[in-house]
Amino acid sequence: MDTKKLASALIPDTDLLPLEEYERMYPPRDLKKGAEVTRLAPSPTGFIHLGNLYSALADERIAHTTGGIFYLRIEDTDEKRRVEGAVESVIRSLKYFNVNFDEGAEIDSPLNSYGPYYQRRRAAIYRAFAKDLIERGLAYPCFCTEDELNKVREEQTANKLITGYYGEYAVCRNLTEEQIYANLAAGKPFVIRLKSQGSTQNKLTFRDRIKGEITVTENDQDVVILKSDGIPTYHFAHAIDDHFMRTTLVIRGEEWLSSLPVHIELFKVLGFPMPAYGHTCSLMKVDGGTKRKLSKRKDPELSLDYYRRAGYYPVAVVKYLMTILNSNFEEWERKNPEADYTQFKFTIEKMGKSGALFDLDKLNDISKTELSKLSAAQMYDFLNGWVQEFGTDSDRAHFADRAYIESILALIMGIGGKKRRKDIERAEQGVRLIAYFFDDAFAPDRSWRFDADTVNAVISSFAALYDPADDNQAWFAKVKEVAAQNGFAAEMSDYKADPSKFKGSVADVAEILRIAITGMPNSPDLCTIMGILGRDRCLARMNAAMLN
RNA sequence: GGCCUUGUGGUCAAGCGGUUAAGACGGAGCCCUCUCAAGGCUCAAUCCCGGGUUCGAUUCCCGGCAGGGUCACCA
Repeated sequence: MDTKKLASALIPDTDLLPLEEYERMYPPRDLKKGAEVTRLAPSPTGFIHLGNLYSALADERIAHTTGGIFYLRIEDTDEKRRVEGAVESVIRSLKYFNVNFDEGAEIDSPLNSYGPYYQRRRAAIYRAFAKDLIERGLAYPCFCTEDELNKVREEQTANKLITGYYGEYAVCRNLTEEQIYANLAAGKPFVIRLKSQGSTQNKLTFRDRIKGEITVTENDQDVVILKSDGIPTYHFAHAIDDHFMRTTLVIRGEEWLSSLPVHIELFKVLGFPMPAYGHTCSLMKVDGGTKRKLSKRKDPELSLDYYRRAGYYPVAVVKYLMTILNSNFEEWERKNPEADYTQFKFTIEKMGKSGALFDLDKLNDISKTELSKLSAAQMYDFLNGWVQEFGTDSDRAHFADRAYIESILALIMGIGGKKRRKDIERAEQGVRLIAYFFDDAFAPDRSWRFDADTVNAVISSFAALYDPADDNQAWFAKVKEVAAQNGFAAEMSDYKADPSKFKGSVADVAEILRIAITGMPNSPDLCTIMGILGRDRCLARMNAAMLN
């Protein structure tokens, strides 16, 4: 068969360059030894989730700790999946979590000399190489229809055979020249398939940077490399792009492991050296007693938007991910509490091999801790950012008074004390937490543990003594005085010695006052809260509490 | 089902031939204390099972079992 003629018939494009030309256009990158070039290559659905962030973080850290490049390539070979504005959305979402690209699609960078970074715009490169493969007899046209393919697959399944287009099932592999040209003349649509040279009898061991040594079975499937619309499949585009964009390390989900044999063969027939690979394990969750991969349809917590909306501190999400990415990260952080996470020596070899369960408790803990390190001003900015985007009108009105909010924050966070408090876990919860500082949001839940007479007596005794000018000590002395006046123990030790002699202790008196002022039995230092609220509101709340 | 892959406390996990089998989150308790939070201390809790190899296996080998992934003109 005249494959050269066939190639021209199949791919008559006139804009294809000689193959060596592409090598010249995209020369090896001039980077220092050990520098890794990594990439994130999403399809433009606009939905990037925790799993994407997880691997993007690994890509970004590795590139930037080795002095390499992290770029963004858009895999838009499937027209059906395209969503408007998706690329900007990917960039924006990742930027929120401090993951930034050095080059690539929609990235304004002088480094952008390996583009275009949209696969659809790279059609000529793929087609040039597909044409070459056809000329070399390593690829051929296939006219099988979807129905025919499905029928074969059903047969194979019924006979417990391996499904797919291979060996005797690769019927178009043996088409005669006449048949091919007849089909072409009839205008039948066709795809280009790789004429696989492999055999499943052959096994080889492959070294994955994360998984270690894995055994792979040689590919024998005549996979589609060019779809009927002339656009490549993922496999073909991957081999060509990662070669010409000079990727040194491909980090991708472990769901790709099973198509690794195809990629190995593709790199081989194309004559490209293979990049290193690291297949990451996926984030799991427990569902109905068993583990399963986090799913974008079932699990809202997979969406990055979920974390923004709930007001998680972005650095906390990143650090949580770092703890599962490199399990020695936590230890390092404890030793270097002041250091930025980017100073951590991230290594791909430390990455876990098995799927980690997503642990919300852990995230919450990290988030609380991160947030507790902020200054009142920083906390205001963070909370306010959330309020402006997701808060209610009332929240926005409250946050208009920066000084007032910051004074509350200083108390809630324990700023100035020996140890910071960790009350604020995320913005949404933090904003709700301080609601009682605003009269319009004050919704007391007055569950008294004493009868009305006692409550009223305690409150009125305190109201009579209350002086806003008192410092903490003077204030507490008065609480003790109120306790003594009303049959409560002023000293805890007295109460503990013989509880039967008292109605309760100072702690109970403080609780009554606390409920009156904050509407809750628990809060940070009451004296300070009263100071922030001011005399008038304190008196009003005490009065209101007595009414019922 | 075939192929690939994983298996240390509830979770994330160190350890990889001899250890009292780290640590963190979560849980329980104690202390501190006007409550809560924070903090300090303490406790409970683990090597999937069965065979080997070995003086000795959580660590090595084999076989089970269980989990996960994948079998498209989607990526």
